[in-house]
Amino acid sequence: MGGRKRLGRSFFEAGVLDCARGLIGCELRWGGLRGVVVETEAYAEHGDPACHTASRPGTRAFVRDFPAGSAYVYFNYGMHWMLNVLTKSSAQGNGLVLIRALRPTGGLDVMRRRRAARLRREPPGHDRWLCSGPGKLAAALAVTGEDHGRDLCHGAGVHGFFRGAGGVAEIVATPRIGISKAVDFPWRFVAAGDSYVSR
DNA sequence: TTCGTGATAGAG
DNA sequence: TCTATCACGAAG
Repeated sequence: MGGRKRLGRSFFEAGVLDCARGLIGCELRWGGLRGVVVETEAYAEHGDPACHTASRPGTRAFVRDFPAGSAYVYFNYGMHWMLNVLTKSSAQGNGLVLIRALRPTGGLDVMRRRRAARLRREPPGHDRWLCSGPGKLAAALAVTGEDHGRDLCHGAGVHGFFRGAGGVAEIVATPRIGISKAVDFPWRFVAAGDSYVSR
């Protein structure tokens, strides 16, 4: 049960695939809320047509100007915020890791309130519905454009940061969800058999 | 399966 | 100015 240490800048100065895989099982802390990362996707700055850097100059500028471990947050489909983390490796290139799902472990009441506010009827029973998708997760944590560029590494009082994995069972790689380009890249990582993943 | 909803970027 | 596209999710 080691690895409860907070992830520092150097963790995000690795290849984006290593980072995306390595974040599975880590704890995300966001304000007073907590959850274990159970699903991520990797997007590479170069050679990946599905990455925003392939089509968006603004994203290319962000990758150039911000340090590894910065939050890259954007608004999609007119209603969902997406939380990503910037990775930068001089050897392996830069990239973005989309945080797709959490198993919530702290602040469940707050998450329930925020998520239920968007629903007509709150789903009964299990709390799987809270953070089992990138848009849901952002709503539960109240991630917005205000968080874009936030440093998830530096300082003692940072709002959001990760803590090391505490014993991950098995990680499976699959194709990424919801994209139309490079659909065959197996760059989605999930905690095997976990019931808190999306879809 | 349908559709809501808005930012971004490139074309015209 | 116009339009295509988009890393989604709820309701039907």
